[in-house]
Amino acid sequence: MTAAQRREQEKVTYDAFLRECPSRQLLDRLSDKWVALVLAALAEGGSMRYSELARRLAGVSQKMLTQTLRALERDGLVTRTVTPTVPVTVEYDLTPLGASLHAVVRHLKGWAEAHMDDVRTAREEYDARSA
Amino acid sequence: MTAAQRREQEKVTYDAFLRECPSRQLLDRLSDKWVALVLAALAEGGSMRYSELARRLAGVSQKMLTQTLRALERDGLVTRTVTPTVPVTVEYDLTPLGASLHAVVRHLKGWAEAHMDDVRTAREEYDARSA
DNA sequence: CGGGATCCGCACGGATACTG
DNA sequence: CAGTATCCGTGCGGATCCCG
Repeated sequence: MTAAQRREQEKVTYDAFLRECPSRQLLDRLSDKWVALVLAALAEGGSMRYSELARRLAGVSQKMLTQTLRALERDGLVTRTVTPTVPVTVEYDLTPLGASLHAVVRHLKGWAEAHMDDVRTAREEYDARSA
Repeated sequence: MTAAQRREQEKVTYDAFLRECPSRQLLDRLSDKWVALVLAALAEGGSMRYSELARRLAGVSQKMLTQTLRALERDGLVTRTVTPTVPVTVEYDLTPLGASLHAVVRHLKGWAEAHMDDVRTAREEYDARSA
């Protein structure tokens, strides 16, 4: 039992370590389905309004869009500017930090476009072999 | 109703587009909680056995570890070598493709280590403001 | 040792309705 | 227009048991 308990403790410690790990946190952010899309939309289109984003990312629920934007704003990656017209106008834009993150994401995109064909053929071979 | 139906259709089309998108697929892979960790472990430690990986990534369930390894093998990112000793020995290693992906992931890690402090302080400010 | 199969909880995301 | 609040289904991942 003592061995099992030690294992348990190690897992907890490792989990804590992972929560602290900056890379892990970044990965968790990016894995949010819409983060990369929002980043790309804002990087390409400049500052955009809520409804523009909603239209651009067809398929996103407003709940997810809001949630994503709040998270990005909280992380200092986008700015949210409210103009008190009637009705209200809200503009979203990338911060320099957000723009730099987008640059990194574009590296990912680059790898994807360069190598995903290899991955695809690997998959087909694998599936054919196991069939 | 026709407008709503058109919206629906647009969403379906966009969803299909996203499924085809190489970057999206890559992001989906990386977002799997353990993929990056396995990549890092193999890149650092060279070829490793199943139980070595399990020990190194304390906290992973064997189901997830197996699932992750299968997915990576299917994508041609790692090799799985079975040596029919008694009991069986299974070695996992990175393919060149897997190694190149790991290089990209390390860029992410670089960004994370360089900027996550900014993110952290941004969060604290945000939380303080909303409190 | 290196898994496969199964059951199960719960958290994440979608749909809907309402508001300033 | 730009959200907030609420309900709800399901799918991901953990735990457990078993096998070659």
